Amino acid sequence: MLSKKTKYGLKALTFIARSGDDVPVQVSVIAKSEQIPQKFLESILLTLRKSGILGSKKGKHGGYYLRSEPSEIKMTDVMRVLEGPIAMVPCVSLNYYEKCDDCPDEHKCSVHKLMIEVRDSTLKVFRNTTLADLSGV
Amino acid sequence: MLSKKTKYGLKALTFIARSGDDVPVQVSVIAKSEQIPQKFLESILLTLRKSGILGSKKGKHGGYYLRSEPSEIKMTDVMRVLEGPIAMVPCVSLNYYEKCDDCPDEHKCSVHKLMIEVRDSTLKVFRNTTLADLSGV
DNA sequence: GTAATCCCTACTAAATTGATAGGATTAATA
DNA sequence: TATTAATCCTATCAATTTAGTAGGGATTAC
Repeated sequence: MLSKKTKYGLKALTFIARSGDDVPVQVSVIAKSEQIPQKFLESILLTLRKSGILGSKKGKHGGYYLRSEPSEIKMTDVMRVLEGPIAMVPCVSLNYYEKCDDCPDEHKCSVHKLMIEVRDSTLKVFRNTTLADLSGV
Repeated sequence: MLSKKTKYGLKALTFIARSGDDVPVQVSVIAKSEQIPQKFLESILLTLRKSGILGSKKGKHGGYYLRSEPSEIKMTDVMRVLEGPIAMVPCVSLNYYEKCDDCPDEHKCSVHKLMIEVRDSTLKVFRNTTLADLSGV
């Protein structure tokens, strides 16, 4: 299941992308428009800022803005920040590889083979999708 | 993340498929060979039996067996039983559809569009993979 | 200086996961 | 028929994750 965190994060990014890049967008505006608990959304946007996808401006008339063009923001990056590894098991993760405790030889593991296929097909989608595709911008 | 339940279930099915179809395979044998807690595995195989994928024989010399040929057992079915819906959000689920509370129009929802693509690409993998592919039988 | 805004830490309730415990039921066989 | 070996079933539990909430600190525009 997709976490609420990811869902909210994607909706917020879409909202920001659609707002144009001239002024920062405030958390309160996004929260109200997208029906997201404001404090929760705050923490999500903070994560996106720390990862470099969003920038922020503090104080009055502050808010969040995209650090790149929507067409440059790939879903692979966004999903890894919000949802974590794209692979369903650590032993097939490109960025967070970990060996299974119970698996003596992962090349013989039936789960491993299947999960590599799932990972590759999901990656293909995320690599070919940018925020521009989501937001229609 | 793939749950342990699903991982163990897939390994157990593979084990049974590789054992041939002449005699039922006991939980204890699978548990020992695949390093799975036996009581946990019991409950998993019970689920697979109730869903119709496995059959069982009680009493001495009892155990579990496949109800169909490995090549007839599709990953779509297995994954739905073990892991639940294949879609990452209920609003794009084919078998367990549910509308989002927060989404006024899901055709305009950016998350919706992305998750449909992910669902379709994952489905494609599961539809084209059978237990025969996993087990090499 | 005041109001608006992001920033940060800590806490919490509910749900899910990954088991474990204990026994009831069923079937083979000595 | 008694024993043994298996599945079947229900209940419980600890740890983790999720989805928030609370409260205030820091910064900036006006």
